[in-house]
Amino acid sequence: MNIDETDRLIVRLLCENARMPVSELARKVGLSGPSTSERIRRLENNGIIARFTAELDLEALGYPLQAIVRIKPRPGNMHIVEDMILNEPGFLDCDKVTGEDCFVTRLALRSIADLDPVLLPFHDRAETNTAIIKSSPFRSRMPV
Amino acid sequence: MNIDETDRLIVRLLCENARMPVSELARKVGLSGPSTSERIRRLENNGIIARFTAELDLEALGYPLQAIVRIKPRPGNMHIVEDMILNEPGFLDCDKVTGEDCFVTRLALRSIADLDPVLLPFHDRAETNTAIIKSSPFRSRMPV
DNA sequence: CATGAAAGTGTAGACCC
DNA sequence: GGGTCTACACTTTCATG
Repeated sequence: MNIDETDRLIVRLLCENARMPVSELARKVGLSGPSTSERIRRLENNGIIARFTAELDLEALGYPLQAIVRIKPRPGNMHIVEDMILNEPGFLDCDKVTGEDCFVTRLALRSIADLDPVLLPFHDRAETNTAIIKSSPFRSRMPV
Repeated sequence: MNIDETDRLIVRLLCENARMPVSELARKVGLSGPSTSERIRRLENNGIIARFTAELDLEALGYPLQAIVRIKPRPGNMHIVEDMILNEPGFLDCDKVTGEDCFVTRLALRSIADLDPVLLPFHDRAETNTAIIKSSPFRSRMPV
């Protein structure tokens, strides 16, 4: 449960490169291989490390544009709209929030021309507000 | 540059578990170890795989709450506000967008009581709009 | 893309503080 | 509880076809 400086360093190194061999991690944190292995296992079991994953470059995959789309379903359309978001693979993130809007999403686009075709089906059942992302000063930063 | 079904499978498996050994990947995609290694290297160099990373559980780290905060700097405060966002480690994501707001951010919180102390310093230089995240139907999904 | 040998890596058990 | 060491099995890499 308690996480010390060594754990924090292991976590930081694994965030930078999740495929770093245990032996190299061990060297960098100044522990033996088995100890380092054990700590990684503990961090996974504690749930502090949720999973190891590959981050893809959406631009390289043909999605050079992203937008933040806020979606406010009209009365009675909450569930249908949620399903529509789920079934449109361009939506990368979806958060259900308090306040004026109901969903805040991140949408990947092949071009600006793709925006209308994606959002049009929503306009029967929801109001949407779209903001094109010009740049991302940072993404997926960790609170120290 | 061209990505075939095997590459796609490798990418999908690595997204699920970035620390999966090449040998296991090789078995699952039906190739030899070296061929699989070579494909991973190519995917990294193509930029399709941006990086391998550890996903942390913010709740386990003591941040059970998150909020979407939209921030609109008052005239002349753009850069200062951007720096303030950068220097508050609670902000996990920051996107600069077109439209009414200027920044759309994701903020991690230890408790709802932490919201005011974090946002107060902004109120001299920006208008903010906060939406607490009730749930996240999905996060970091990939456009198939 | 596969093979085979060499170098490197991960894991389990015994042990220590 | 957490740490190390050693030894063996597995994995990765490099040359080669």
